Amino acid sequence: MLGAPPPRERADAARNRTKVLAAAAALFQRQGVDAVSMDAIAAEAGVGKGTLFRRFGDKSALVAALLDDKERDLQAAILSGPPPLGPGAPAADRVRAFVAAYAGYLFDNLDLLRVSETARPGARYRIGAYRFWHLHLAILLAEARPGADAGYLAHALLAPLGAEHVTAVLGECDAERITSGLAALVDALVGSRQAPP
Amino acid sequence: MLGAPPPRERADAARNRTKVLAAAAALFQRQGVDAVSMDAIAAEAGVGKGTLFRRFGDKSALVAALLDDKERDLQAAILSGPPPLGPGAPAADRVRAFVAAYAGYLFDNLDLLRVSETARPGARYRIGAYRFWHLHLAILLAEARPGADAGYLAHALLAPLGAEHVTAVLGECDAERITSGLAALVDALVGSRQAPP
DNA sequence: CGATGAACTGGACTACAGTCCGTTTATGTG
DNA sequence: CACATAAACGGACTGTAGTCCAGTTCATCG
Repeated sequence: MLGAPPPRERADAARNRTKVLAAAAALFQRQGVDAVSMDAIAAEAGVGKGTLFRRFGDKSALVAALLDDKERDLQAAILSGPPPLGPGAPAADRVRAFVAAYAGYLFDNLDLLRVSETARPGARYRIGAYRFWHLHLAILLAEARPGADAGYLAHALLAPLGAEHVTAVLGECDAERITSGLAALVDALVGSRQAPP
Repeated sequence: MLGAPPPRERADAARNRTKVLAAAAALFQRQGVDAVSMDAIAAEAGVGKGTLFRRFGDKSALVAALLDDKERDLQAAILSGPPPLGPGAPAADRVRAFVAAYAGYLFDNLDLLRVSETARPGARYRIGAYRFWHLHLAILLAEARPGADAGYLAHALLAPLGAEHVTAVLGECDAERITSGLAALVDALVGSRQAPP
């Protein structure tokens, strides 16, 4: 007995969702994420503003929807890809691999991520993806550093992976320097790389 | 020969600045920082909106002005107070002391800091205070961890001290847990506390 | 096929941040 | 004190996020 008999999405709703996402992607590419207003997206998609907001709630959710695919790829690689990102490697190595992979994802989608994380206060911490990254890191850190407060440390390690933070630091350090700085931070937390026994 | 003969602030300007800060402080206390609009502050202070913005630029700067005194106190304690927060203690101890002191300041002024850091994108990283904290940490980390990228690590250590981050994590960890988690992070970076030689 | 109602639609509306510019006023000078 | 002028003033104006709701459309069921 399934609690929720899947309430199918209406055909017109699905059509509009597609139109909106396509319009948003086009406008973002053409004018940059910040320069595009929700009115402009609605106009480009040929739908009313009410439709836009009913479906996506706010700009941060609309942008998150655009990132959905890439995010899923990373999550899939973590859950069932090859080690060390996927299961099978020692926890410390998996933390290192996750931070490096996430940093890559971040640099590739910096503007979209920044908007989705900051369009409204606290947005970053409420979307499902943050919870996923946090849970993943917390489990690994609990294994790599027994006795430490893995739950908090996972939050602390995600803090310098925020798009807003990275955007600001990019004004001063290039991507490579950030990546190796993050690696150094991880090493300090889970111990430097060492040969397996 | 001083380059800038100090252009004194006009008397009406000074009066209005005081009125605005007082009105803002009163409204913030009465209704919470988020619920107060710039229009409301202007009305309460009895000045026009143009005056408000000419003087403070935006909401984030207005809030920063309210924090100015407390911020100066902390900066003074760092520059010339007693060790370990002030000069004289080993660098690692000073990092620990700074993070603990800053966390206290953060918890005491969380709402104001959150608004001043997020009212507009990148605000946190542009205000003078951030540069001060960063420079201070970078110098200490360079001493405590020679060879590491102190400039980047200082940014990374400031990331979990962001008001937005702490606000979100407070939904899950209490202040004490955050403080000790931060201490653990610092210990991982600069080494656990050890007896002086 | 026609009725029914839940879900969806679009655009007018509100509230707020931030800009602009014609008017007023403080201050220094003769 | 009268004047000149740079600075400050204030409120009307603009652009945008997000809300609301009267009307419409889709899917289902007799």
